[in-house]
Amino acid sequence: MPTHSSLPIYLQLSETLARDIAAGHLLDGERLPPERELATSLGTSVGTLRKALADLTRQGLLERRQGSGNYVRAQQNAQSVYAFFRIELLKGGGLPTAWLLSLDRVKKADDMPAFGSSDEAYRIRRLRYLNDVPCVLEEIWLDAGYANSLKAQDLSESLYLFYRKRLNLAISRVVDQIGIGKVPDWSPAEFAPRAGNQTGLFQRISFDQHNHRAEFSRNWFDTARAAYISRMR
Amino acid sequence: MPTHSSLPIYLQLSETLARDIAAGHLLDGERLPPERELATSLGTSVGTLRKALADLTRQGLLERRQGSGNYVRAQQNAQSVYAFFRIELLKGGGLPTAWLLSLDRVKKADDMPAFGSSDEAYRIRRLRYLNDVPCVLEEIWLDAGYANSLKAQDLSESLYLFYRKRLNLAISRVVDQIGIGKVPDWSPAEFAPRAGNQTGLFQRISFDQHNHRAEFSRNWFDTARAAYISRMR
DNA sequence: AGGAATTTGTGCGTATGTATC
DNA sequence: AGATACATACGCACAAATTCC
Repeated sequence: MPTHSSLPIYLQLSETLARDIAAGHLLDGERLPPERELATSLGTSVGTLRKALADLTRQGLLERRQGSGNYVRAQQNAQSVYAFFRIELLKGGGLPTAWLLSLDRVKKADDMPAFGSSDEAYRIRRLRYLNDVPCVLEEIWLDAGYANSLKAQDLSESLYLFYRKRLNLAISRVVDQIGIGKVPDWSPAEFAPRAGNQTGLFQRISFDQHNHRAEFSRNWFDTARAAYISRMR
Repeated sequence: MPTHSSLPIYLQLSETLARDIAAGHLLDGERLPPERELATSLGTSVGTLRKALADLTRQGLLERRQGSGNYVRAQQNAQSVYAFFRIELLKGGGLPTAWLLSLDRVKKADDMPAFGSSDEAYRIRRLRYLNDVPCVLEEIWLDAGYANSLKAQDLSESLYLFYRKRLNLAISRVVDQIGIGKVPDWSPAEFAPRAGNQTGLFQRISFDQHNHRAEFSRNWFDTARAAYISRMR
């Protein structure tokens, strides 16, 4: 149900569906409902939906067969920008939002993988929510050579769309870490580990190791490190 | 003016435009007429034309700027399937057709570049026409691993479309030879060099070396060797 | 500077063709 | 052979970006 976003509807649709595929809500080989049906249920027209489906086909996430149907083609190497969206409520459908914690232009650290040509980068730290539940601390590094002056307001929309439309960049490498780790020192105080958690480790309600999916509830969160972004599309 | 072909109109349009770009009839940086205007002159609707233009954009042959126009982006490395279409009447607009001379499944020769996995290949030999003027002898090798049984009737349409739609192949390598050479021994007798041409070399009316364009007239033709086709798209 | 004109982008609806089941 | 579902094609309205006066 795309509503009051500034993004084109067909891109909202393809993003949503791509996220559902990456998150495992739509399984490999699964057949989507007929286009007219799906369009109606999504509150859009067939033509707009078809444009979204064409985008997914281009990304290799969908296979369309005339006279048969639209079939999900989940990628083996889930090195997509949606790797993070695997962090979803297990029941699915969580509305992903994010709160920008900080945006700084800093020197790259020594222990980073090589990316881009500049020795500086923008460090984006966000606290991500699913259905208003804080669940992920996110750190993204964007090579400074590709963005002259990055403002907080530039990141108001989907980061993915920001990359693609404004900077013409694609994700070069995604390191998706889900697991037990130390709380970063930049974690907001109100989400620090609760008293009684003397180890300082993260905790979560459930974690499906095979599908790399985790479920969280308020005050329980995990960490994920995001992409190092530098490559031209 | 696409008419009674079995190919979708939008593909006919994109093929025609791509050919015009490759042939140099549309120069790099040139701006096309407005979409509505162009659609009317081509006898089609705006939506259909837009689909063709989107296809050209995907191929990197066109740049579309909202509020401005559509601009030709001629490729530097003309390694496209349309390299052959450089062989055009200089005045442009020649309608390309072809006559199938032979279609055989044979062993690959030793002096061929490596392509595909099979040791056999289909050898397609065609005599190509521009405006009913025979101008090019063409030899195309298609790796046998990608076509179980190839029939002459399969090649009735555009070869390019046949590759793309039926075999899901893309051209891996195009060797475009335009110049003076020996008449192949499989040249049809009626197009053999004329008496008085004691060297056995080809001749032509004019040849623009810089643009790799040649003009021919009846009974004068040149040779070109076509692609070795093996790579999956 | 600013507003009008131009041009492409997006979205919707419909009709018809074609492949699949 | 019929039903289903995607593919193609057309047309219109409005939005957004650019260009030009």
